[in-house]
Amino acid sequence: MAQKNKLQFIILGLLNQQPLTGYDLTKAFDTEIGEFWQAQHSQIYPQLKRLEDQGYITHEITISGAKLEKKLYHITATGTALLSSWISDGTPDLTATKDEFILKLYFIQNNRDPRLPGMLQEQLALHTGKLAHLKQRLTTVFPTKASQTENYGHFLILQHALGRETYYVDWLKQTLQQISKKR
Amino acid sequence: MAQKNKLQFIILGLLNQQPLTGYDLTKAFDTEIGEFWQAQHSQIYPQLKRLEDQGYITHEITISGAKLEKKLYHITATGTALLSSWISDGTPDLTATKDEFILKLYFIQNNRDPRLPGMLQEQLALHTGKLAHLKQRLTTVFPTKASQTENYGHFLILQHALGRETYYVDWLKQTLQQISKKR
DNA sequence: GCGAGCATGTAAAAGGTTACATGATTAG
DNA sequence: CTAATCATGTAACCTTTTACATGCTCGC
Repeated sequence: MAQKNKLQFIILGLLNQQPLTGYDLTKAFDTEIGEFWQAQHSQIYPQLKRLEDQGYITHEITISGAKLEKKLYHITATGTALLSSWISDGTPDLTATKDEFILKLYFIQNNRDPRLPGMLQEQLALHTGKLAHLKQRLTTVFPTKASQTENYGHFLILQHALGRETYYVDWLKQTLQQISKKR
Repeated sequence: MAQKNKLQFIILGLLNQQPLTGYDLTKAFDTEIGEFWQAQHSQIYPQLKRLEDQGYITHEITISGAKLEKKLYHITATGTALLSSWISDGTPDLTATKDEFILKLYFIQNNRDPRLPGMLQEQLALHTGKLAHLKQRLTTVFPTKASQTENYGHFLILQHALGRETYYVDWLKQTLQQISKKR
């Protein structure tokens, strides 16, 4: 197995909250889940078919407008069981974060390398933007204390992502300061 | 392209520091680079062949003992040029961190879910261990202030990883405290 | 001598991205 | 009417993992 097919569990998890179409699922990877996993529709549609063949989900066809067919997928009892077992199973593997920028940094041996400031600044802009985006999402999706406990998992991962980005931005700023002293 | 073949640049970057064998390169992914990228020897050997065909690296054969042939790879002038252009190019894509645990968390809607404490504790143990490992590496690889500037990129990414793990551990502890209040 | 680690490769399978393809709906 | 978005699917390609396969060296 290349990575134990986590996509199937994500789909089951989303369908466990409410019935969705393949299109809906695809969109979820741009917003909710996008922070921690990515998948394209070309990967989702075949996976839906496989999950249905295995009996973990079913679909009903609804018609939008005159004749546009939508496949609305539902999770089955065996599907929720599979989802549960995945969540309950241990998660002992800490996957390496594949960060291309960090990789490039590794190959810059000299702290007075002229490319360093520009590279750090580019990342600072990117991560500052992402941080702002996350802050806004956290306040719009979870405006009240009560709303945070309603969908606790979602709240937690947003909060986690926010903290992570905060650290990243701080580290970039600190590193920029460090190199400015040394030139 | 599935991901723009970053492996080739990592190999070039490592060979730019010193000539290495495929075996040496493979080991580098367990230690130095392992924090930010992973690759197996089955991916490295074919990549070396491709890089050599394209003229970015060459190899010389050395003999260990009686007849064990080692291929010691060197980077060429066009190789260093390619490496430079990769580093100089912008890095505008922030790849999503694929963290299976965070994913599972997302699907736990209730903050009194009985599985939560155990899951958080398991991760706390894992990340605490990793943090300790990183701390030790930082002090053994870079014991003095002077040594830090010698291989600045390596120092930076170790420091970054350390900070990231510190945040992760703190967040886990904080979350554990949060849920203990609510039960 | 023997086992751990050195050393190099190929093959098969799975996961993931980009491109190709088509058609319907809805808001302006 | 027309462009953006909804909606579903397949094909080709690349990356990555796991498994298969072989042989040497060195310390004990």
